[in-house]
Amino acid sequence: MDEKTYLETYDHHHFDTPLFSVDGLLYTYHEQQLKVLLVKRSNHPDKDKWGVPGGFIDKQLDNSLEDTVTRKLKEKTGIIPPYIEQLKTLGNNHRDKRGWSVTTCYTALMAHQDCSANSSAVSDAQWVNLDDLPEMDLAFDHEELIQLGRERLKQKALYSIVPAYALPEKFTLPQLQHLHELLIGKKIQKKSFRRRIEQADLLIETNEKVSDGGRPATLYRMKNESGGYTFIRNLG
Amino acid sequence: MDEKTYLETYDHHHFDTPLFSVDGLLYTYHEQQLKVLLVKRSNHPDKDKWGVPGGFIDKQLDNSLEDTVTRKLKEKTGIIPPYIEQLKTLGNNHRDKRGWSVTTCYTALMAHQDCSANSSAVSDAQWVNLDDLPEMDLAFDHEELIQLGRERLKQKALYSIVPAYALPEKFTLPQLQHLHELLIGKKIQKKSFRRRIEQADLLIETNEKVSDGGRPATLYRMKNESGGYTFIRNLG
DNA sequence: CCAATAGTGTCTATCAGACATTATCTA
DNA sequence: TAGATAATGTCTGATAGACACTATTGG
Repeated sequence: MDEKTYLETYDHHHFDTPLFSVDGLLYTYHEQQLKVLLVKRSNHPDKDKWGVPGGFIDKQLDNSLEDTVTRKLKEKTGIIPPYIEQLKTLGNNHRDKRGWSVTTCYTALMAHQDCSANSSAVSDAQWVNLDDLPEMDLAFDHEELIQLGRERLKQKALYSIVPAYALPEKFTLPQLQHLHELLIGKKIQKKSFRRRIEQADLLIETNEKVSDGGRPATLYRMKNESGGYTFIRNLG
Repeated sequence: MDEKTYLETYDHHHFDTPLFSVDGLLYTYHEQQLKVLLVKRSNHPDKDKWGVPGGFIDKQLDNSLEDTVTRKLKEKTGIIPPYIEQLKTLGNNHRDKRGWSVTTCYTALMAHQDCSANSSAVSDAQWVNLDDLPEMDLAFDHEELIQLGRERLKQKALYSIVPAYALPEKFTLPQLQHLHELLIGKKIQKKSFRRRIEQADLLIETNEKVSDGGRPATLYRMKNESGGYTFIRNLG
Protein backbone atom coordinates (compact mmCIF):
# COMPACT_ATOMS: atom_id res chain seq x y z
CA MET A 1 0.00 0.00 0.00
CA ASP A 2 1.33 3.43 -0.85
CA GLU A 3 1.05 6.43 1.45
CA LYS A 4 -1.81 8.01 -0.47
CA THR A 5 -4.00 4.91 -0.11
CA TYR A 6 -2.97 4.59 3.53
CA LEU A 7 -4.04 8.14 4.35
CA GLU A 8 -7.34 7.75 2.50
CA THR A 9 -8.32 4.68 4.47
CA TYR A 10 -6.85 5.86 7.77
CA ASP A 11 -9.13 6.12 10.79
CA HIS A 12 -7.54 7.31 13.99
CA HIS A 13 -10.11 5.45 16.07
CA HIS A 14 -8.22 2.28 15.28
CA PHE A 15 -5.40 3.37 17.56
CA ASP A 16 -5.07 2.64 21.21
CA THR A 17 -5.34 6.33 22.00
CA PRO A 18 -5.51 7.58 25.59
CA LEU A 19 -7.79 10.36 26.73
CA PHE A 20 -5.90 13.60 26.11
CA SER A 21 -6.48 16.95 27.79
CA VAL A 22 -4.71 20.26 28.30
CA ASP A 23 -4.68 21.99 31.66
CA GLY A 24 -3.67 25.51 32.64
CA LEU A 25 -2.20 26.17 36.07
CA LEU A 26 -2.86 29.86 36.44
CA TYR A 27 -1.20 31.58 39.40
CA THR A 28 -1.38 35.09 40.72
CA TYR A 29 -0.24 37.14 43.71
CA HIS A 30 -2.77 39.01 45.76
CA GLU A 31 -2.83 40.30 49.32
CA GLN A 32 0.64 38.90 50.03
CA GLN A 33 -0.40 35.42 48.99
CA LEU A 34 0.07 33.05 46.09
CA LYS A 35 -3.20 31.94 44.55
CA VAL A 36 -4.29 29.58 41.82
CA LEU A 37 -7.42 29.74 39.70
CA LEU A 38 -9.87 26.87 40.21
CA VAL A 39 -13.08 26.13 38.36
CA LYS A 40 -15.98 23.97 39.40
CA ARG A 41 -16.35 20.92 37.17
CA SER A 42 -19.74 20.76 35.51
CA ASN A 43 -19.32 17.27 34.03
CA HIS A 44 -18.49 13.78 35.13
CA PRO A 45 -16.16 12.45 36.30
CA ASP A 46 -15.43 14.31 39.55
CA LYS A 47 -18.46 16.49 38.81
CA ASP A 48 -18.88 19.42 41.22
CA LYS A 49 -15.31 19.13 42.48
CA TRP A 50 -12.93 22.01 41.95
CA GLY A 51 -10.05 21.65 39.52
CA VAL A 52 -7.76 23.70 37.30
CA PRO A 53 -9.08 25.11 34.01
CA GLY A 54 -8.59 22.80 31.09
CA GLY A 55 -10.22 20.42 28.72
CA PHE A 56 -9.97 18.69 25.39
CA ILE A 57 -8.55 20.12 22.23
CA ASP A 58 -11.07 21.31 19.68
CA LYS A 59 -9.88 20.25 16.25
CA GLN A 60 -11.87 23.04 14.64
CA LEU A 61 -10.81 25.87 16.95
CA ASP A 62 -7.26 24.91 17.87
CA ASN A 63 -4.22 24.69 15.62
CA SER A 64 -1.87 23.79 18.46
CA LEU A 65 -1.76 22.89 22.14
CA GLU A 66 -0.95 26.50 22.93
CA ASP A 67 -4.21 27.49 21.23
CA THR A 68 -6.09 25.06 23.45
CA VAL A 69 -4.68 26.29 26.74
CA THR A 70 -4.99 29.92 25.67
CA ARG A 71 -8.61 29.39 24.72
CA LYS A 72 -9.43 27.66 28.00
CA LEU A 73 -7.75 30.32 30.11
CA LYS A 74 -9.39 33.14 28.22
CA GLU A 75 -12.79 31.51 28.75
CA LYS A 76 -12.30 31.67 32.51
CA THR A 77 -10.44 34.95 32.95
CA GLY A 78 -11.57 37.14 30.08
CA ILE A 79 -8.02 37.72 28.84
CA ILE A 80 -5.01 35.78 27.60
CA PRO A 81 -2.53 35.66 30.50
CA PRO A 82 0.74 37.46 29.71
CA TYR A 83 2.87 34.47 30.67
CA ILE A 84 2.18 30.88 29.56
CA GLU A 85 4.81 28.16 29.56
CA GLN A 86 4.55 24.42 29.17
CA LEU A 87 5.23 22.64 32.45
CA LYS A 88 4.95 18.89 32.05
CA THR A 89 2.87 16.13 30.54
CA LEU A 90 1.49 13.54 32.90
CA GLY A 91 0.09 10.30 31.55
CA ASN A 92 -0.86 7.05 33.24
CA ASN A 93 -3.69 4.59 33.70
CA HIS A 94 -4.82 5.66 37.16
CA ARG A 95 -5.20 9.45 37.21
CA ASP A 96 -8.66 9.34 35.59
CA LYS A 97 -11.44 6.90 36.35
CA ARG A 98 -12.14 6.55 32.64
CA GLY A 99 -8.79 4.83 32.11
CA TRP A 100 -5.54 5.77 30.43
CA SER A 101 -5.34 9.55 30.47
CA VAL A 102 -2.77 12.16 29.47
CA THR A 103 -2.66 15.83 30.35
CA THR A 104 -0.26 18.46 29.10
CA CYS A 105 -0.02 21.15 31.77
CA TYR A 106 0.92 24.76 31.30
CA THR A 107 2.00 27.20 33.98
CA ALA A 108 0.51 30.66 33.51
CA LEU A 109 0.74 33.94 35.39
CA MET A 110 -1.43 37.05 35.39
CA ALA A 111 -2.37 40.02 37.54
CA HIS A 112 -5.19 39.32 39.97
CA GLN A 113 -6.96 42.55 39.07
CA ASP A 114 -7.13 41.67 35.37
CA CYS A 115 -9.21 38.55 35.94
CA SER A 116 -12.93 38.74 35.36
CA ALA A 117 -13.40 35.71 37.61
CA ASN A 118 -13.14 38.24 40.43
CA SER A 119 -16.55 39.56 39.43
CA SER A 120 -19.26 38.59 41.85
CA ALA A 121 -21.30 37.35 38.87
CA VAL A 122 -18.92 34.44 38.42
CA SER A 123 -19.52 31.58 40.83
CA ASP A 124 -17.85 28.68 39.01
CA ALA A 125 -14.32 30.11 39.15
CA GLN A 126 -12.29 31.42 42.07
CA TRP A 127 -8.76 32.22 43.17
CA VAL A 128 -7.65 29.93 45.99
CA ASN A 129 -4.70 30.40 48.32
CA LEU A 130 -2.25 27.55 47.79
CA ASP A 131 -2.17 26.82 51.49
CA ASP A 132 -5.90 26.11 51.46
CA LEU A 133 -5.77 23.40 48.79
CA PRO A 134 -5.31 20.36 51.02
CA GLU A 135 -8.81 20.83 52.47
CA MET A 136 -10.53 21.15 49.11
CA ASP A 137 -10.28 17.61 47.68
CA LEU A 138 -9.55 18.68 44.12
CA ALA A 139 -10.49 16.71 41.02
CA PHE A 140 -8.11 14.08 39.61
CA ASP A 141 -4.44 14.76 40.42
CA HIS A 142 -4.87 18.50 40.15
CA GLU A 143 -3.48 19.25 43.58
CA GLU A 144 -0.28 17.47 42.60
CA LEU A 145 -0.14 19.41 39.34
CA ILE A 146 -0.49 22.69 41.21
CA GLN A 147 2.44 21.75 43.45
CA LEU A 148 4.51 20.87 40.38
CA GLY A 149 3.77 24.27 38.90
CA ARG A 150 4.68 25.93 42.14
CA GLU A 151 8.04 24.14 42.19
CA ARG A 152 8.73 25.42 38.71
CA LEU A 153 7.85 28.95 39.77
CA LYS A 154 10.27 28.63 42.66
CA GLN A 155 13.04 27.79 40.23
CA LYS A 156 12.07 30.74 38.05
CA ALA A 157 12.26 33.02 41.09
CA LEU A 158 15.86 31.90 41.67
CA TYR A 159 17.20 32.86 38.26
CA SER A 160 14.69 35.18 36.55
CA ILE A 161 12.02 37.80 37.19
CA VAL A 162 9.27 35.77 35.51
CA PRO A 163 7.15 35.97 38.70
CA ALA A 164 6.61 39.65 37.84
CA TYR A 165 3.93 38.48 35.41
CA ALA A 166 1.81 37.62 38.45
CA LEU A 167 1.77 41.32 39.37
CA PRO A 168 -0.09 44.26 37.84
CA GLU A 169 1.54 46.06 34.92
CA LYS A 170 3.07 48.56 37.34
CA PHE A 171 4.55 47.23 40.55
CA THR A 172 7.14 48.10 43.18
CA LEU A 173 10.39 46.30 43.88
CA PRO A 174 9.35 45.46 47.46
CA GLN A 175 6.23 43.78 46.02
CA LEU A 176 8.25 41.75 43.55
CA GLN A 177 10.79 40.84 46.20
CA HIS A 178 8.11 39.63 48.58
CA LEU A 179 6.63 37.45 45.84
CA HIS A 180 10.05 35.95 45.19
CA GLU A 181 10.53 35.34 48.90
CA LEU A 182 7.16 33.59 49.03
CA LEU A 183 8.12 31.34 46.12
CA ILE A 184 11.64 30.60 47.32
CA GLY A 185 10.50 30.14 50.91
CA LYS A 186 13.09 32.40 52.51
CA LYS A 187 14.13 36.02 52.88
CA ILE A 188 16.23 37.64 50.19
CA GLN A 189 18.70 40.44 50.83
CA LYS A 190 17.08 43.62 49.54
CA LYS A 191 20.38 44.81 48.19
CA SER A 192 21.10 41.60 46.26
CA PHE A 193 17.66 41.56 44.74
CA ARG A 194 17.77 45.13 43.52
CA ARG A 195 21.37 44.98 42.32
CA ARG A 196 20.85 42.13 39.90
CA ILE A 197 17.66 43.63 38.47
CA GLU A 198 19.34 47.00 38.00
CA GLN A 199 22.50 45.56 36.44
CA ALA A 200 20.54 43.48 33.96
CA ASP A 201 18.43 46.54 33.16
CA LEU A 202 15.17 44.59 33.27
CA LEU A 203 12.68 47.21 34.43
CA ILE A 204 11.49 50.64 33.41
CA GLU A 205 11.15 53.16 36.20
CA THR A 206 7.97 55.23 36.12
CA ASN A 207 7.44 58.61 37.73
CA GLU A 208 4.78 57.22 40.00
CA LYS A 209 5.16 56.09 43.56
CA VAL A 210 2.87 54.30 45.98
CA SER A 211 3.00 54.43 49.72
CA ASP A 212 2.56 51.58 52.16
CA GLY A 213 2.83 53.44 55.43
CA GLY A 214 6.39 54.63 55.05
CA ARG A 215 8.51 56.05 52.30
CA PRO A 216 6.68 55.64 48.98
CA ALA A 217 8.06 52.99 46.63
CA THR A 218 8.77 53.62 42.96
CA LEU A 219 6.54 51.84 40.46
CA TYR A 220 8.24 49.90 37.67
CA ARG A 221 7.15 48.23 34.45
CA MET A 222 8.78 45.17 32.89
CA LYS A 223 10.68 45.58 29.66
CA ASN A 224 9.38 43.41 26.87
CA GLU A 225 12.22 40.90 26.81
CA SER A 226 12.79 40.71 30.55
CA GLY A 227 10.76 37.54 30.99
CA GLY A 228 13.31 35.66 28.92
CA TYR A 229 16.34 36.90 30.85
CA THR A 230 18.16 34.44 33.08
CA PHE A 231 20.80 35.43 35.60
CA ILE A 232 23.99 33.39 35.50
CA ARG A 233 23.95 33.05 39.24
CA ASN A 234 21.02 31.96 41.43
CA LEU A 235 19.62 33.55 44.53
CA GLY A 236 19.38 31.44 47.66
CA MET B 1 -26.91 10.82 35.49
CA ASP B 2 -24.65 9.79 38.34
CA GLU B 3 -20.95 9.09 37.96
CA LYS B 4 -21.36 5.30 38.05
CA THR B 5 -23.79 5.31 35.11
CA TYR B 6 -21.58 7.81 33.28
CA LEU B 7 -18.53 5.60 33.57
CA GLU B 8 -20.42 2.48 32.50
CA THR B 9 -21.65 4.09 29.32
CA TYR B 10 -18.48 6.04 28.62
CA ASP B 11 -16.69 5.44 25.32
CA HIS B 12 -13.54 7.43 24.74
CA HIS B 13 -14.01 7.26 20.98
CA HIS B 14 -16.67 9.90 21.37
CA PHE B 15 -14.01 12.47 22.12
CA ASP B 16 -12.22 14.60 19.63
CA THR B 17 -8.94 12.93 20.52
CA PRO B 18 -5.75 13.68 18.60
CA LEU B 19 -3.22 11.07 17.60
CA PHE B 20 -0.88 10.67 20.56
CA SER B 21 2.65 9.30 20.51
CA VAL B 22 5.75 9.25 22.70
CA ASP B 23 9.22 9.85 21.26
CA GLY B 24 12.67 9.31 22.74
CA LEU B 25 15.52 11.57 21.72
CA LEU B 26 18.50 9.41 22.60
CA TYR B 27 21.88 11.11 22.45
CA THR B 28 25.39 9.83 22.97
CA TYR B 29 28.99 10.97 22.60
CA HIS B 30 31.39 8.98 20.46
CA GLU B 31 34.60 9.83 18.66
CA GLN B 32 34.43 13.45 19.81
CA GLN B 33 30.97 13.92 18.36
CA LEU B 34 27.41 14.20 19.54
CA LYS B 35 25.14 11.60 18.01
CA VAL B 36 21.46 10.76 18.09
CA LEU B 37 19.81 7.38 17.56
CA LEU B 38 17.60 7.13 14.49
CA VAL B 39 15.42 4.27 13.34
CA LYS B 40 14.02 3.56 9.91
CA ARG B 41 10.24 3.81 9.82
CA SER B 42 8.61 0.59 8.70
CA ASN B 43 5.06 1.99 8.46
CA HIS B 44 3.19 4.79 6.79
CA PRO B 45 3.24 7.74 6.96
CA ASP B 46 6.80 8.77 6.09
CA LYS B 47 7.58 5.07 5.57
CA ASP B 48 11.30 4.36 4.97
CA LYS B 49 12.34 7.75 6.29
CA TRP B 50 14.55 7.92 9.36
CA GLY B 51 13.14 9.25 12.62
CA VAL B 52 13.63 9.06 16.36
CA PRO B 53 12.45 5.96 18.26
CA GLY B 54 8.92 6.23 19.52
CA GLY B 55 5.37 5.15 19.01
CA PHE B 56 2.01 4.77 20.60
CA ILE B 57 1.30 3.82 24.15
CA ASP B 58 0.23 0.23 24.73
CA LYS B 59 -2.57 0.23 27.27
CA GLN B 60 -1.73 -3.34 28.24
CA LEU B 61 2.03 -2.94 28.60
CA ASP B 62 2.37 0.63 29.84
CA ASN B 63 1.20 2.10 33.12
CA SER B 64 2.63 5.52 32.38
CA LEU B 65 4.29 7.61 29.67
CA GLU B 66 7.66 6.79 31.19
CA ASP B 67 6.89 3.11 30.66
CA THR B 68 6.18 3.81 27.01
CA VAL B 69 9.38 5.67 26.28
CA THR B 70 11.44 3.21 28.30
CA ARG B 71 9.94 0.29 26.40
CA LYS B 72 10.55 1.91 23.03
CA LEU B 73 14.16 2.78 23.82
CA LYS B 74 14.90 -0.65 25.20
CA GLU B 75 13.53 -2.23 22.03
CA LYS B 76 16.07 -0.33 19.96
CA THR B 77 19.12 -0.32 22.23
CA GLY B 78 18.84 -3.49 24.30
CA ILE B 79 19.00 -1.58 27.60
CA ILE B 80 17.15 1.12 29.48
CA PRO B 81 19.23 4.30 29.13
CA PRO B 82 20.56 5.59 32.46
CA TYR B 83 19.16 9.08 31.93
CA ILE B 84 15.65 9.84 30.70
CA GLU B 85 13.91 13.17 31.23
CA GLN B 86 10.79 14.64 29.74
CA LEU B 87 11.58 17.42 27.28
CA LYS B 88 8.41 18.85 25.79
CA THR B 89 5.07 17.99 24.28
CA LEU B 90 4.40 19.21 20.79
CA GLY B 91 0.88 19.17 19.40
CA ASN B 92 -0.66 20.74 16.34
CA ASN B 93 -2.64 20.00 13.21
CA HIS B 94 0.20 20.08 10.69
CA ARG B 95 3.06 17.94 12.02
CA ASP B 96 1.46 14.68 10.86
CA LYS B 97 -0.30 14.08 7.56
CA ARG B 98 -3.01 12.13 9.39
CA GLY B 99 -4.19 15.31 11.13
CA TRP B 100 -4.07 16.61 14.68
CA SER B 101 -1.13 14.93 16.36
CA VAL B 102 0.58 15.20 19.74
CA THR B 103 3.96 13.85 20.78
CA THR B 104 5.51 13.86 24.22
CA CYS B 105 9.27 13.87 23.79
CA TYR B 106 11.88 12.61 26.21
CA THR B 107 15.58 13.37 26.17
CA ALA B 108 17.73 10.35 26.98
CA LEU B 109 21.46 9.72 27.28
CA MET B 110 23.52 6.56 27.20
CA ALA B 111 27.02 5.30 26.48
CA HIS B 112 27.63 4.53 22.83
CA GLN B 113 29.29 1.22 23.64
CA ASP B 114 26.25 -0.06 25.57
CA CYS B 115 23.94 0.12 22.57
CA SER B 116 23.20 -3.08 20.67
CA ALA B 117 22.22 -0.96 17.65
CA ASN B 118 25.97 -0.80 17.03
CA SER B 119 25.87 -4.48 16.09
CA SER B 120 26.30 -5.05 12.36
CA ALA B 121 23.20 -7.26 12.49
CA VAL B 122 21.02 -4.22 13.08
CA SER B 123 20.25 -2.24 9.95
CA ASP B 124 17.13 -0.34 10.96
CA ALA B 125 18.79 1.72 13.70
CA GLN B 126 21.92 3.88 13.64
CA TRP B 127 23.71 6.64 15.48
CA VAL B 128 23.89 9.80 13.40
CA ASN B 129 26.11 12.80 13.95
CA LEU B 130 23.94 15.84 14.65
CA ASP B 131 25.72 17.83 11.98
CA ASP B 132 24.65 15.31 9.34
CA LEU B 133 20.92 15.59 10.04
CA PRO B 134 20.06 18.39 7.58
CA GLU B 135 20.85 16.11 4.62
CA MET B 136 18.74 13.21 5.88
CA ASP B 137 15.17 14.53 5.47
CA LEU B 138 13.85 13.05 8.69
CA ALA B 139 10.25 11.97 9.29
CA PHE B 140 7.68 14.47 10.60
CA ASP B 141 9.22 17.29 12.66
CA HIS B 142 11.85 15.02 14.16
CA GLU B 143 14.79 17.17 13.13
CA GLU B 144 13.25 20.06 15.04
CA LEU B 145 12.70 17.83 18.05
CA ILE B 146 16.34 16.76 18.00
CA GLN B 147 17.44 20.41 18.00
CA LEU B 148 15.12 21.11 20.94
CA GLY B 149 16.68 18.24 22.87
CA ARG B 150 20.11 19.52 22.03
CA GLU B 151 19.25 22.96 23.38
CA ARG B 152 18.11 21.38 26.63
CA LEU B 153 21.37 19.44 26.86
CA LYS B 154 23.28 22.68 26.36
CA GLN B 155 21.49 24.16 29.35
CA LYS B 156 22.24 21.04 31.39
CA ALA B 157 25.92 21.37 30.50
CA LEU B 158 25.93 24.91 31.92
CA TYR B 159 24.71 23.99 35.39
CA SER B 160 25.06 20.22 35.89
CA ILE B 161 27.09 17.19 34.88
CA VAL B 162 24.11 15.37 33.38
CA PRO B 163 25.97 15.02 30.05
CA ALA B 164 28.17 12.45 31.82
CA TYR B 165 25.37 9.93 31.20
CA ALA B 166 26.34 10.02 27.52
CA LEU B 167 29.75 8.60 28.46
CA PRO B 168 30.80 5.09 29.51
CA GLU B 169 30.55 4.22 33.19
CA LYS B 170 34.20 5.19 33.63
CA PHE B 171 35.39 8.34 31.92
CA THR B 172 38.08 10.99 32.21
CA LEU B 173 37.58 14.65 33.07
CA PRO B 174 39.04 15.79 29.73
CA GLN B 175 36.42 13.61 27.98
CA LEU B 176 33.59 15.11 30.02
CA GLN B 177 34.91 18.61 29.52
CA HIS B 178 35.11 18.17 25.77
CA LEU B 179 31.52 16.94 25.69
CA HIS B 180 30.43 20.00 27.65
CA GLU B 181 32.35 22.24 25.27
CA LEU B 182 30.64 20.60 22.33
CA LEU B 183 27.22 21.18 23.89
CA ILE B 184 27.90 24.74 25.02
CA GLY B 185 29.64 25.63 21.79
CA LYS B 186 32.71 27.20 23.32
CA LYS B 187 35.87 26.38 25.25
CA ILE B 188 35.72 26.02 29.02
CA GLN B 189 38.60 26.83 31.35
CA LYS B 190 40.02 23.49 32.47
CA LYS B 191 40.52 24.85 35.96
CA SER B 192 36.95 26.14 36.32
CA PHE B 193 35.50 22.88 35.10
CA ARG B 194 37.50 20.70 37.47
CA ARG B 195 37.11 23.00 40.46
CA ARG B 196 33.34 22.95 40.52
CA ILE B 197 33.14 19.19 40.07
CA GLU B 198 35.66 18.64 42.85
CA GLN B 199 34.00 21.09 45.25
CA ALA B 200 30.57 19.54 44.76
CA ASP B 201 32.14 16.10 45.23
CA LEU B 202 30.27 14.61 42.28
CA LEU B 203 32.66 11.93 41.04
CA ILE B 204 34.49 8.91 42.40
CA GLU B 205 38.13 8.63 41.40
CA THR B 206 39.22 5.15 40.31
CA ASN B 207 42.74 3.78 40.33
CA GLU B 208 42.74 3.41 36.60
CA LYS B 209 44.15 5.76 34.05
CA VAL B 210 43.99 5.91 30.27
CA SER B 211 46.46 7.53 27.95
CA ASP B 212 45.73 9.64 24.90
CA GLY B 213 49.25 10.35 23.68
CA GLY B 214 50.39 12.33 26.70
CA ARG B 215 50.08 12.07 30.43
CA PRO B 216 47.46 9.43 31.28
CA ALA B 217 44.13 10.76 32.56
CA THR B 218 42.40 9.46 35.67
CA LEU B 219 39.15 7.55 35.17
CA TYR B 220 36.15 8.62 37.25
CA ARG B 221 32.69 7.23 37.95
CA MET B 222 29.59 9.29 38.74
CA LYS B 223 28.14 9.17 42.21
CA ASN B 224 24.53 8.03 42.30
CA GLU B 225 22.97 11.40 43.08
CA SER B 226 25.26 13.52 40.92
CA GLY B 227 22.83 13.71 38.02
CA GLY B 228 20.45 15.69 40.19
CA TYR B 229 23.02 18.22 41.37
CA THR B 230 22.79 21.75 40.03
CA PHE B 231 25.49 24.37 40.48
CA ILE B 232 24.30 27.75 41.70
CA ARG B 233 26.37 29.50 39.08
CA ASN B 234 26.53 28.71 35.37
CA LEU B 235 29.52 28.20 33.13
CA GLY B 236 29.84 30.40 30.07
C1' DC C 1 65.71 15.22 25.18
C1' DC C 2 60.81 16.78 22.90
C1' DA C 3 55.88 16.58 22.07
C1' DA C 4 51.63 15.90 23.92
C1' DT C 5 48.22 15.68 27.17
C1' DA C 6 46.83 15.91 32.38
C1' DG C 7 46.51 18.46 36.18
C1' DT C 8 47.66 22.62 39.67
C1' DG C 9 48.66 27.50 41.60
C1' DT C 10 47.30 31.86 41.82
C1' DC C 11 45.58 36.29 40.60
C1' DT C 12 41.52 38.92 39.20
C1' DA C 13 36.70 40.07 38.36
C1' DT C 14 32.08 39.52 39.38
C1' DC C 15 28.31 39.16 42.14
C1' DA C 16 25.51 37.47 46.25
C1' DG C 17 25.21 37.89 51.52
C1' DA C 18 25.33 40.79 55.50
C1' DC C 19 24.19 44.72 57.67
C1' DA C 20 24.66 49.57 58.75
C1' DT C 21 23.14 53.91 57.01
C1' DT C 22 20.42 57.38 54.78
C1' DA C 23 15.92 58.95 52.55
C1' DT C 24 11.07 60.01 52.40
C1' DC C 25 6.71 59.48 53.55
C1' DT C 26 2.40 59.73 57.45
C1' DA C 27 0.53 60.53 61.91
C1' DT D 1 9.42 64.15 66.13
C1' DA D 2 8.58 59.08 65.93
C1' DG D 3 7.59 55.19 63.31
C1' DA D 4 7.47 52.90 59.15
C1' DT D 5 8.98 51.56 54.84
C1' DA D 6 12.24 52.48 50.69
C1' DA D 7 16.65 52.76 48.98
C1' DT D 8 21.84 52.94 49.27
C1' DG D 9 26.94 52.19 50.81
C1' DT D 10 30.26 49.16 51.68
C1' DC D 11 32.62 45.16 53.33
C1' DT D 12 33.16 40.11 52.89
C1' DG D 13 33.04 35.57 50.77
C1' DA D 14 32.38 32.37 47.08
C1' DT D 15 33.40 31.09 42.61
C1' DA D 16 34.32 31.54 37.46
C1' DG D 17 37.90 33.30 33.99
C1' DA D 18 42.64 33.75 32.66
C1' DC D 19 46.86 31.90 32.22
C1' DA D 20 51.30 30.38 33.73
C1' DC D 21 53.13 26.55 35.71
C1' DT D 22 54.23 21.59 36.91
C1' DA D 23 53.52 16.41 36.10
C1' DT D 24 53.56 12.15 33.54
C1' DT D 25 53.40 9.55 29.75
C1' DG D 26 55.53 7.87 24.75
C1' DG D 27 58.93 8.22 21.23
